[in-house]
Amino acid sequence: MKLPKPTAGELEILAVLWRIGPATVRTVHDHMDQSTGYTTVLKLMQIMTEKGLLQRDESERAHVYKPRVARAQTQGQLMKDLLEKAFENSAAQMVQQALATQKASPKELAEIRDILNRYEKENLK
Amino acid sequence: MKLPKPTAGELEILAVLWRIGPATVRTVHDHMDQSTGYTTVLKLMQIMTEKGLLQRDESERAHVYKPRVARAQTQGQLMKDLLEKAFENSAAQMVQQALATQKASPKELAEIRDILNRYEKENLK
DNA sequence: CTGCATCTACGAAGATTTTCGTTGACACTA
DNA sequence: TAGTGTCAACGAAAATCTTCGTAGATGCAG
Repeated sequence: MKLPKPTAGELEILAVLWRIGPATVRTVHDHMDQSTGYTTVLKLMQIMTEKGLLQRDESERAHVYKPRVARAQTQGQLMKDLLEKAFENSAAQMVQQALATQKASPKELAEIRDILNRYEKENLK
Repeated sequence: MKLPKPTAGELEILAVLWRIGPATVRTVHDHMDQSTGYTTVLKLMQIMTEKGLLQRDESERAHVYKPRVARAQTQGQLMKDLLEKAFENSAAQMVQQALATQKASPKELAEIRDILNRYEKENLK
């Protein structure tokens, strides 16, 4: 059984939950752009629960939600999608765009090199 | 003036045009998943023209469309979006996911290292 | 106990995206 | 010229996503 790709609004909520951990609708709403109404967030989170994206603990009056999908898994899903649809599956092209888009610090560059090295070792062993 | 972010369907069409160059609706349709009807593609391309994503040459009976947005520019736009919404702007994290998602060949790894080097040189000069 | 605040539930409206049936224009062929 | 096939245009339906008003339940302060 495969989980659906989160929509833009849903992703925003997931991002909050990944960052701050399990939380009530109120808390999530407080951590979001205040242009989104409370009931809108509530409704979205209810729908996400139906879809299986979130899990709800109803033992308290204010229900506590948490993601049912690991962050990395969702990232992978979105990456795969974008890679296919816009980059013809070229990881190199994508990295180039990523760097052009988001300035990387020397520290981050080193980190990326590290990732490359580890990846290479992993795949040639 | 800023162009809108292409939707999933629109991106599919853009991908074809980027790949094969200017083309008629018929040709684009032939290059796509045949589950999408001809008139659907036509309508989408008309809408995209209104939005400014495509440019139309009507001098022939079968209109010829071409992208009005460079591929790299759109890639950048989508990357930025994803980087923000799902990766907290961490390029390193994104590269990691990209590699985990799309197996890279040694050749591609070398290419990525190259990109890193060039980027570093560019940003420290 | 009453009033106020906070929460979920529900449903519907609005917006956007995707789909496609139908029509009329045009071009080629027999 | 009549018939056949291809095309753009249009409009509307269907599907999906987003927004929010309202109602009812619960808890708390006075």
